[in-house]
Amino acid sequence: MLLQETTSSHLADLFSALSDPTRLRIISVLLEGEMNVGDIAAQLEMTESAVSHQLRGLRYMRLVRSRKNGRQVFYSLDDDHVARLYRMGLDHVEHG
Amino acid sequence: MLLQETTSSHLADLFSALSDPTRLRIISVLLEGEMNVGDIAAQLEMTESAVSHQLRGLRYMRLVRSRKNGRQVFYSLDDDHVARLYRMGLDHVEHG
DNA sequence: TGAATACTTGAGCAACTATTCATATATTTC
DNA sequence: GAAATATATGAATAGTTGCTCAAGTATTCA
Repeated sequence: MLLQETTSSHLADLFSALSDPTRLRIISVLLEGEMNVGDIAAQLEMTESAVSHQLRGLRYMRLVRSRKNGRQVFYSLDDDHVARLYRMGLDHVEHG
Repeated sequence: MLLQETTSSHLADLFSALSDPTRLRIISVLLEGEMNVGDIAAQLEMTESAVSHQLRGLRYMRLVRSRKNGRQVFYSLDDDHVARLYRMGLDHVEHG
């Protein structure tokens, strides 16, 4: 059945959150457990700023959750639907 | 495990294909069966040109297949992974 | 208190995207 | 062959996105 405009827009927002290599790589490391911004940036070999900007978007979309401990901020996945979408997509890309 | 750059890029391409309201609405009508460009455009209340441009992208990504009959071109979904991703995403958006 | 650390944020910019509009191609009908 | 129909395509444009760089906020430590 034809998707309504508002629904299609929300769905597009969800997939948009997964439509960037950097965000997907962030998700891939958070699948192993929570990690702080500096370590994520180090793993990705990117600046903390770039990573922080992307985490902001993921946080806004409620795909990740943050926990502050001292001056570090630990991020973790806040949505198992996303992990399932990620894995299904990856499966398609790898053996598709 | 950290996603490699090329893999993350391919995965991002897949999700990018689903990251636009118009493309999602096209997919939503093609889930019911094949349809020609003019009818898709009419259902979406969009110009045929805009729809054709989006179909081009979906075709390029091999998410839809086209079949020409006379001067009409019928499109259908060419990937059940995509239908599954679509449904999983929609489920998240509707009762997430 | 002052310096160092961890992260966030805003502005700016280059690259990308989705639509419109005009035009082109292919097919049918007259 | 000419006109009409169905779709595709290229250029132009407005809007969006992801990064960098510089500056800002917290927090810890000396």
